[in-house]
Amino acid sequence: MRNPTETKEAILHHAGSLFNIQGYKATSISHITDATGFTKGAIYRHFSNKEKLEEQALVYLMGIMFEKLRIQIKEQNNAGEKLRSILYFFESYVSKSPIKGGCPLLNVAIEADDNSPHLRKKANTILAILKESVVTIMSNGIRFGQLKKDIDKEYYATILIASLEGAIMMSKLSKSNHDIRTVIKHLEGVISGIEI
Amino acid sequence: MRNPTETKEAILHHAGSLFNIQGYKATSISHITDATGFTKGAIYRHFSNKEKLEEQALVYLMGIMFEKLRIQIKEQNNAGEKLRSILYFFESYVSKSPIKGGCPLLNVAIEADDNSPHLRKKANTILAILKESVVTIMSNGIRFGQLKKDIDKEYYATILIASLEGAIMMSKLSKSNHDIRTVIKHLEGVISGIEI
DNA sequence: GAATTTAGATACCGATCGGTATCTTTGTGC
DNA sequence: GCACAAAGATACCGATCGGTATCTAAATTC
Repeated sequence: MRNPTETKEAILHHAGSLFNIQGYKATSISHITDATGFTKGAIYRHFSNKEKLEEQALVYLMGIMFEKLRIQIKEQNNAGEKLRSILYFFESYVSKSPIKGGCPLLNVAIEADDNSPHLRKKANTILAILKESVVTIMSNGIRFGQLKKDIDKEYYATILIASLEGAIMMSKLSKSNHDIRTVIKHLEGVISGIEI
Repeated sequence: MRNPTETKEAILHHAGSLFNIQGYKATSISHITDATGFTKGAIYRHFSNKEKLEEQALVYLMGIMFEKLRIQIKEQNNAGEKLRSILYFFESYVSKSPIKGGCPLLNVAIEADDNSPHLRKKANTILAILKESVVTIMSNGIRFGQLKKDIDKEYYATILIASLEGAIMMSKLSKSNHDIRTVIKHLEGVISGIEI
């Protein structure tokens, strides 16, 4: 019955979900005890304070996100399709998201940019990993003759991520996938423009 | 010495700034009394509760934003330049912003999308106004023969806003204008593509 | 299977939350 | 200049915040 590993996992799962939906500061320890059924004693045994729980929950959320994204990318077998699968992955954040509350990177970035340096630092790392993933797909695409070889990879990675994150904000606000569909249409054109 | 109009203005000014930097839920009434020098009694005389203060502070912030944006747009005398001035206005959010804490629309949208329906509704209106402003510039541009006449205005407005908002998130996170400069470069190309 | 360690529950701490009732002070109308 | 109304200060309310000390119960060790 008693399994500390599963307890910690359950706490991270529920805390991560609440943080992503309500925000980090707006989610109290009591919210997490209500969601998990565990008490404060259990939570503070596994996490030294709320800050540490926030950090680990963010890492947990991004672990799920990157895992799902990695699988979708791997299913495609050329750089253009791999890049397009990223667009559709971000579209899923609006309607049928693997994690409720939208993109955890966008959420934490907005909340942590001016305060919470501990979360801001982690968010920066996550953004760097996401950028690097896109750049790697392009590098491989160039190597295999699927993408034009003189493209500015970092430039296109930035355009892709910025447009998609902004579109998530708009679509979550209007509770409609109309805006993100529009942005995806645009980005499909951008990707086609660098394909051979 | 005692001027209720100025008092209300001062409360909205400081509250708006704090909401935009720290977030709405994360900013307490005590934070606002500290910032303004007024007491709770003064605040609750002018605003019936915190929710109403949040709403009016958001409207106040967006009033400032739209006013500054309107002036910058008006300085230009053709549609292409007017659209480009929007890009540079958003760039200013990162470094020398008129309002500390970044774009109030982006901030409130992320915080309010899943909770705070009262703020979400107002944010939706603000987004609609912003979109409409861009569409109007394009309509006039077409009318005066400055932009191609068969363009999808709503499409380009969405691309512009989404890319810029996402870029603000990225640039505020890294505390560098590198990403938003990249996105602006891209959007300058998009605008050139619809000019005659 | 008794002793020991460890996971989790309980009960509490001072600080702060949003909000209000009441009092004092300031400006205004006559 | 006096009465009155409005602006703002003070002092308080119950609820909740993050955090901790302590206790019980379950698993592990020998």
